[in-house]
Amino acid sequence: MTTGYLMIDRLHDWNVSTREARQIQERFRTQIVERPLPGSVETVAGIDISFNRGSRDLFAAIAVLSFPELQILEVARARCRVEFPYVPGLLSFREGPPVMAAWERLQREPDVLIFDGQGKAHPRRFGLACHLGLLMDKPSIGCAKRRLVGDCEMPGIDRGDRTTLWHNGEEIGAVLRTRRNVKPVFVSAGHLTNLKSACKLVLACCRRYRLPEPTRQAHQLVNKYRHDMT
DNA sequence: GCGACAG
DNA sequence: ATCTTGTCGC
Repeated sequence: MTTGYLMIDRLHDWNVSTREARQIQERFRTQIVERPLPGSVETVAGIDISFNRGSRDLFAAIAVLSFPELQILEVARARCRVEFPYVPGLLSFREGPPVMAAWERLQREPDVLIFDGQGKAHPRRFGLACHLGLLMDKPSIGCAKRRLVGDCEMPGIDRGDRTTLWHNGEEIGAVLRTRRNVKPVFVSAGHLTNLKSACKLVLACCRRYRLPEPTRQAHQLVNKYRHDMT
């Protein structure tokens, strides 16, 4: 499962300046493929990061769930020292190292990946989900709790209601209501998918909570992991 | 210069 | 993101 990663790995380093990071994004954005998700999705992975305030140690967890049952099939974790700071628009350069470390420990290859952050809804159209989805060479979706860029109107209050997230005249994502009367999430395409497929899968992954089950599980698991290690 | 700003 | 308990509302 490291094919895509090994292929791109030699193309750019993680230890770069913020200026180099932006150049890398401009260069790799052209590699993103937009198309519908595969017809048969049997597993969906949720990915999340956690860290202690003031510490440079990042913890990552990837939870692979069956679909549409949404039962946990496998979990992979990793701890990684990261120097890159949090800079809006460059999140993947901070979360990339720990996530890829966990990815290499995963035995089962998931059909789709859901990230806790933006995909195409990014100033250079290359958010976390696009970058890491490309490295993993897997269909990926960005499902963020908040907006990075773009303008939108609030969707209706029912589950499934959605509006478009616009930026410079482009449709970059969707504001999707995953539960009635609950704050919506920001969905955008990562690699090997499109907005319509992304929204459909995210909605199918949301049961009793606002966030999709894969990401929600990864979040709980990575926090437990951090507490046990700290 | 001012406000915005994924996790 | 992280530090944290209870509490209001569907």
